[in-house]
Amino acid sequence: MTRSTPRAEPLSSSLEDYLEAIYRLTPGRTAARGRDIAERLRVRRSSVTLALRSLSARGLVNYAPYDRITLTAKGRTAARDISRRHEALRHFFVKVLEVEEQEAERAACKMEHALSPALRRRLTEFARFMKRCPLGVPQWVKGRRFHCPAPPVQRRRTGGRGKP
Amino acid sequence: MTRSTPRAEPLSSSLEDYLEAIYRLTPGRTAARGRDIAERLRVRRSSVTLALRSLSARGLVNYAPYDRITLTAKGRTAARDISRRHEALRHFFVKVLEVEEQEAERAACKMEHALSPALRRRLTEFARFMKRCPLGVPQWVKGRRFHCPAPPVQRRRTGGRGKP
DNA sequence: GAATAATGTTAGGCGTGTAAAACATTTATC
DNA sequence: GATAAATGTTTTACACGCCTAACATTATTC
Repeated sequence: MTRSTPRAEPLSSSLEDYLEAIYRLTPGRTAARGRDIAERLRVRRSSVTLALRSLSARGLVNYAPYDRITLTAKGRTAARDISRRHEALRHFFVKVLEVEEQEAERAACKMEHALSPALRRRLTEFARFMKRCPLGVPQWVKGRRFHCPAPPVQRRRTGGRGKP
Repeated sequence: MTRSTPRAEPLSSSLEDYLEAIYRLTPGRTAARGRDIAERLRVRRSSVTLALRSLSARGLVNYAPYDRITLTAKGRTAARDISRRHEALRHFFVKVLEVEEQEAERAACKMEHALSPALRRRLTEFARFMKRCPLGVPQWVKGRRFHCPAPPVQRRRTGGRGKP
């Protein structure tokens, strides 16, 4: 019966992985099964138990032995954030950098833990920009090389940072 | 005098950090001091000793107790690669995403270990593209937002993944 | 060259994250 | 509902990476 205030320390990469796994395994609101978490993370069931205890102590999952596993509100929020970091990276790798799906996934998995809010925001904004902006962009692509056929439009109004 | 065949397993993130630190501390060819490695990695000197043993066992550094620390040819190659991964990320974060220098450094430090050769290449090529390409690019920037003055060209040829 | 400071090493310990194996509980299945 | 299968848990152990504290060696300084 772990009472006391939840530990506030930042999550380890490992625990973030567990949290994310639970999140992804419960699209609606149903409970996750330890078995599936283990499989997803390629880890033993016993390891899952330990991790769940730790996450529970932090107030991120509702967990009691042999009971159903769900995310708390706090846990869900945290998990969503982690998941977004993951997606931001994966998306960027696939859509902008155009690397293989699998490779992107693998890298995103490992890098997501280091993606700060600022970086994530920028990355996402940037990917969106790349998608929308119809000219600077698609020159990059198609196979290995890219070219920039852009005409010498050059200077448009420099928005404010005057440098005469 | 560590003989035996070097261990071939992939380096841990931690060992990569040590290797990189040594690399950066020896611009020319002089030996690195454990003291400095420790300081750089914010780690105790004793930890450095352990790491050096491990790196030595892998044939990446020339090391014997109380002796000078240098990289082997193999170690230098590996270190250069790691360093490049680091730089590729940092550069991208700073020059393209335009996040704060310090933040970029911090993220690069952690992410570098997961950057595959393919990804690194793409990232570098892309950053170069962004730098050169005079139009698609600089719209993104100047503070927080970006805009894409491009005309509504919209749909370009959908390259293959048709989804009617 | 002795005394002192700086640097490097060893020994022992801790926290984290994992696994293996034995056990407990729950869920299927008949 | 008894039995078997699946799932979850505990215990014990191990690898890794770091630390502290004590010790060893090397470098400095006078």
